[in-house]
Amino acid sequence: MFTLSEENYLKAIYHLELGNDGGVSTNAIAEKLATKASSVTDMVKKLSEKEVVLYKKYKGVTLTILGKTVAANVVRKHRLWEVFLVEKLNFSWHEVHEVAEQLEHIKSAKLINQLDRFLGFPTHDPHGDPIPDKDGNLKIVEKSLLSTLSKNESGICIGVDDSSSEFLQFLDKKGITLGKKITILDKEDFDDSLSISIGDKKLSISNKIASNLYIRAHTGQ
Amino acid sequence: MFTLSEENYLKAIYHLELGNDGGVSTNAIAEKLATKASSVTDMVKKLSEKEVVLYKKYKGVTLTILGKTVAANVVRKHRLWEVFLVEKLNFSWHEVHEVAEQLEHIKSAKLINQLDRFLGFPTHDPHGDPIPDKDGNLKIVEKSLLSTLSKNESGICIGVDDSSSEFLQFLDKKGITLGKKITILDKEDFDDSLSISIGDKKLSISNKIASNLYIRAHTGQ
DNA sequence: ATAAATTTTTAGACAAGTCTAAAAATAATA
DNA sequence: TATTATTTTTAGACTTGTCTAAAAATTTAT
Repeated sequence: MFTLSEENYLKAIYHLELGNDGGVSTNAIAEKLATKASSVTDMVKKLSEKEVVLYKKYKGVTLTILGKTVAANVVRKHRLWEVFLVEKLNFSWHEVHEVAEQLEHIKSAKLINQLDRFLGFPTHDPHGDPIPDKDGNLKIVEKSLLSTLSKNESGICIGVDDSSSEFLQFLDKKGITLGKKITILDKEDFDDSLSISIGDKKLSISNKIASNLYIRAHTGQ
Repeated sequence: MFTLSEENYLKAIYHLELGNDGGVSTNAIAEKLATKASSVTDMVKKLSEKEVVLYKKYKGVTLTILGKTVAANVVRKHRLWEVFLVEKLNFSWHEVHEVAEQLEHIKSAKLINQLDRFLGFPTHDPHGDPIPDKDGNLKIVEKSLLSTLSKNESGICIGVDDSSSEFLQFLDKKGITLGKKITILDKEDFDDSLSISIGDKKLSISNKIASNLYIRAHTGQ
């Protein structure tokens, strides 16, 4: 069994490994968890003894198979709870993270299995991130940034890159939500801003926004 | 804000105060929390400084108004989560406690308010215990032990006294659940066992069982 | 390739919460 | 009311997870 703190370290390493393949540095973990490098070293030694990470002094850490499974399970719980909060309790995008950070540590296999069933076995959380299955595997969906589409192309909004509270609130305000079809009406050359249609509305968004929105290819009409 | 441990102490004192009115003893708290008297003394001093309990050396403790509010709120969360687990996730009586012990410590006012609404503002948990409202007040329902009813009297099953896992599983097996109407068909003098009807079934139960089941007066037909 | 900058680790300290063992206070009993 | 017995508190120690400051290793740059 793992403590709350151990689970948070495993989760951080898990997320960092998805970005950079290869070992994860002490400093990177420290920054992600808003703690000090010395604390990371201490914890990493403990995790190494528990055989959830591989660790060589000064060489960074890697999750073992066991470690990856534990971490993916925490992520699974986090994202399932986010779905619950949004779909059943009317939370909005930007409100779920803080609460899910707590709920992800509740220990009960039955709880999470039943929650999964209750929610209809969702595959993605409200931010569009995939929910690992019971074995920790992710279903990969081909996705592109909205900014890479050309004029008259369209796709379904499936997630965000920057999931900061400000950005999510901005999207809420503009009516940009998951599952909506977005079509590029026009691209301005001088600042790369876009005219798009979403639902029955038309609006103009900056390139910065378009570079933070993930789109899945739109099949069928 | 209170730590998990502080919340557990406050909850224990809250439950103990409902039984014995007057101060709660150090040993009673230690027994309830399966810890040592010396640990209780330490914690009680801290709670006293935080002004949630009144404490005089060797004289036991009492919750302050603030302490009672905090404790009742933890109990409220515990019982709302129990309702959720039973009604939405198909847990049975005896499985909910352990998980609710964890969920009761999640901190989010919005979460618990929305959960309350989602569940339809329940007034009692699956064991028949009342759920404190937002201000920590309990709705008191007149209740009697099944063993105190006379022949041909009837009432609605609203709770248990002994909520041990074994007892709850026994009730499940016999089909005795909350909200069911129970009528006393006969009482045996020599061992005080009862013949009862519940739903459309008839069964015989010992006095020990009847002394652990709470009944509310049955109004209407 | 050697010096400087950065990263990582070690060493020692601290707070929270717990424990054991012994001392102090209270309660029970003869 | 003395004298046990019980309860409660104190004192000191331990664990987990964290921190600061300094030392060691690694990387970067000259």
